[in-house]
Amino acid sequence: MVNNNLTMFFEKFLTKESLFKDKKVLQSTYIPDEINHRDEQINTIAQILAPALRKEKPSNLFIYGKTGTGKTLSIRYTAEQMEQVAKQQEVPLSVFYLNCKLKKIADTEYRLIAELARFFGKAVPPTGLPTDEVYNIFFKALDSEERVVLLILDEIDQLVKKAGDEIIYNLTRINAELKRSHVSIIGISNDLMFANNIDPRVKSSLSEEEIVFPPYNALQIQDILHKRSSQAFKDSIITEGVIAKCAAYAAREHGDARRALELLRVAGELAERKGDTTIMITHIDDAEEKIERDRILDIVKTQPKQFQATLYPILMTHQKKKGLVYTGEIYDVYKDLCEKIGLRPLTQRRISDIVAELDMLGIINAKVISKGRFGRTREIALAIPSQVEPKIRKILEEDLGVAA
DNA sequence: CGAGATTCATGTGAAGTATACCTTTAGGCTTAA
DNA sequence: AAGCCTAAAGGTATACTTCACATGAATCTCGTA
Repeated sequence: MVNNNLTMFFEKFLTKESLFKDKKVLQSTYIPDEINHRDEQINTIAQILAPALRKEKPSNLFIYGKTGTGKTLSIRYTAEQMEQVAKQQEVPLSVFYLNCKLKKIADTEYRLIAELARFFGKAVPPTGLPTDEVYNIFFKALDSEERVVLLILDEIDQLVKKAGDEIIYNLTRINAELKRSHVSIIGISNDLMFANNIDPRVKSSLSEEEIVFPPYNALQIQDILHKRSSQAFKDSIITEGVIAKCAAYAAREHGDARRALELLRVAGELAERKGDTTIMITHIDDAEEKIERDRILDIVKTQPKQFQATLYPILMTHQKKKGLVYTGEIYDVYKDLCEKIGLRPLTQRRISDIVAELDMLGIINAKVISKGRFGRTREIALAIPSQVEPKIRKILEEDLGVAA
């Protein structure tokens, strides 16, 4: 019977007409044929990078701008165009794009270089080799033939924060050792203050050129949304005011276009799932909520056990106390929890670091404060909307095996 | 009453340890001539 | 004799621990007005 129902469901699903014409247009990895409102920046990038096509080394480039201002898009677009030309003209040009935020891929020097080496076709083990050795492998692979390499490091601030700025210094210097190839580094950062916190030498070598991406204004976002939505959705699916609402949401977040597009996509999916034939403003509201919820749930779900075991006490204590929580209390609860579920408890020192990392992930807000006579601690607050809390709690309890 | 000194609870840095994984090397076994 | 496999040796990165010192404002102390 269940089977029968399912078959019916799938059949109906297939006959039902999709709202989307081409969903991938709204996905964040999509690179449109034409980029609006970024002509100036793209031209500048192109001018800076163009020497690569003459087998000369382009200047290192540093790009600033808040999230969703088109940094990644513009650089990828430009790089793609260059690759095409390079292919036609038979210029040896390699573009390597890496997002440093991806944990476990590029959050230490070793892992970054290993990843680079892999890009050039060398197998590098996840651990065990000396870092120097990995550098060598990378060098050799790089210098095995003449070419120009554009190394795009997205969210480079994350990398530096975790692994120090020496990596970049080393990278900027490898040109000196290469005989046949040239490497240009293109760093992208969301953090406008980033440059102030790094070694001046590193800074000067990295940002031979600098470009700042200003946020989109509301009109530009609307324009972008119009263009993309007309490609993504079938005609007359979107009701009046939806685009404006999306743009408004995005503008509230300093003109984050990526967010606006995601909002539109999720709204479409929600509408489709409900069986509605148009996208209405209410769908946008739902989408807003769903995106935030999914983001947090995803982070929580993918955390290592110990991180979850640290988060759980924070959640519980926070609920019970209705307010700010301090490290000491968390650690006590954490130790009890470990005993209950048979997990080897970590030291307070480590927990302190884990709390700091959870803060970086944005699921909690932790601030170091001094309570005078009563010592010094972190003041921890949850950065989770209260509707989501029960779900998080459930996930944690399941993953940790807490008997409720 | 106010300037220092004190104090607490934990932050934070450095160095050490355990674990997991890598490469190299040496020995033992098999295979082919 | 050459080739191949396995186990041990020697080395590294990473996550974590241990040790020791740093922090910074509420509170205390004590000299002074």
